[in-house]
Amino acid sequence: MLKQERQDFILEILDNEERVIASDLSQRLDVSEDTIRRDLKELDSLGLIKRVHSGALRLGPPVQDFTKRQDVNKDIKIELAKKAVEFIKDDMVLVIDSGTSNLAFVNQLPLNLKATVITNSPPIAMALGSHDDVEVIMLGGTMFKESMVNLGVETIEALNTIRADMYIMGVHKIDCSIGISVPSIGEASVKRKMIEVSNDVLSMVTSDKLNTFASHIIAPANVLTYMITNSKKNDVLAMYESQQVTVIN
Amino acid sequence: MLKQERQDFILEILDNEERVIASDLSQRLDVSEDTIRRDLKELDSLGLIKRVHSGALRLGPPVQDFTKRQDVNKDIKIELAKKAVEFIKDDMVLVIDSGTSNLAFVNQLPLNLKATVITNSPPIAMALGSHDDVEVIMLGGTMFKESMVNLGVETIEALNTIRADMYIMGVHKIDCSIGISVPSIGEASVKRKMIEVSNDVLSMVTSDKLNTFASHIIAPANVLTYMITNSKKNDVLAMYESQQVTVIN
DNA sequence: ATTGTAATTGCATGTTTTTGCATTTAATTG
DNA sequence: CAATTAAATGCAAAAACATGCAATTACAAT
Repeated sequence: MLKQERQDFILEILDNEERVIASDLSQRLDVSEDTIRRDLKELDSLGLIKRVHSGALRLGPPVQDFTKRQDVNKDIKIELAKKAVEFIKDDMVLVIDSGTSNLAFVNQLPLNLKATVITNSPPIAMALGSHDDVEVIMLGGTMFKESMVNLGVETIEALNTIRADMYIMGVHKIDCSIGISVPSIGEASVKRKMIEVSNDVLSMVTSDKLNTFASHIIAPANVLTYMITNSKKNDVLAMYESQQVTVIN
Repeated sequence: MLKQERQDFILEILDNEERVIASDLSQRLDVSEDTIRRDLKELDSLGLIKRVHSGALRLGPPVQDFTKRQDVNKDIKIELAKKAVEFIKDDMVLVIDSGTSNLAFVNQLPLNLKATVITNSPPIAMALGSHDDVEVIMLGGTMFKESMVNLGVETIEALNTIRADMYIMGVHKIDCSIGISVPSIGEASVKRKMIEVSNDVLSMVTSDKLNTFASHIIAPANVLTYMITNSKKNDVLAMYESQQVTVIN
């Protein structure tokens, strides 16, 4: 593994996990702790992470609370969310799962929207607390704390009795030929079911998620009806269009 | 837990609770009191908190989060919660429903607690996000926004397959002779079911809730195993004791 | 191909940080 | 004032760190 690769990987882990411990990284990346220390030192001096004794923290305000957790691409996500909201009409039935993009989307929904929202994400449900005319149906399950989402057989079973107009899918990794993927099987099977019970699928995809993949493939990219992205690379976007995905830019 | 994380956590607690006791923090964060003292000393010298004998105080007003409404009796509820936490042991299975007292309770649980929590309240589930050894099982249902809780037949059905050691019941209205009551039938039936599936029932009851009632009666007061209250009225409390309720004061 | 240079990595060494415990000192409470 | 509780101090063990060095690799120029 190349040094640059390794450091990118550290940044990616940090993006997901809020903190890293040097000795853990040493094991996960199979290099000595000295090398990890050097990496962390370097990334810190580049201003990309905050180095602390025994590990490193993600930059930005340390916040446990998921409802006010804002990540790096906050502004971009709000812009994408505004475009996504235009697809939502009164009386629609929406399935919405977890993710900061989806949270931004929900926060952009007009307060007078009349709709039904089915979600397995507690933060999404709570964010809809002030939308008086949105009925929120929460799917139960075992809470997966990394992404604050309910998963498991109960969740999938509950979806059996659901039919939705649109699924707002949180996407972490997407590659035009590989498809949409996540790092855990639990998330994968629930998302697959959500696709199944929905007429259309809409995802907000920041450009850093394009051309990436993880271990568990949910479905090919063409399950997306709409992909809203800030990427301007026409060659990439054309590939999605050729798979009947409507790309909004 | 990294030192920096711990100190961030202390600041966050202080943001919620106005004051902290060193010995409490030691238990909640699972480190020695010496370490807590060193942390407080450090945070104080950074001008982030005001160190006082036995603990520390918040400087200035809390960072307002408009999404969560502030609570009238917050300090009292924190005190009751601290007493309630003493009843919780490792490996217990807890059912916890909604309410600000219950939220305070969950926030007081030590970070190293090993337990299973079953809840129909999204805020409760989210508050347990930093307890690595607490498995959270979320009950689905239709979200009742006034109290941010999932209700309905799905919720009750899911409880059918549950058996718990203790139910931490949010109580809004209680009267010694009338019983425990709520203003909606949906809440009443779910709470009734939660009582049914639990060996013991514990409630934190601020004095303003005593001798009040609402339209839908859940159960007589004697379903409570433990009632933790700040009320000092001995005549009232004696009436509960005579119904085999253990009153903690 | 070969040589020289720089980058990268792991290891050995000594140093620093962090933490918990024991002891002493100080503050608080009744 | 006595008893309890909290704080300060010093100490020791473990973990993390910095440093220098050697081995390896990558790469460029010859």
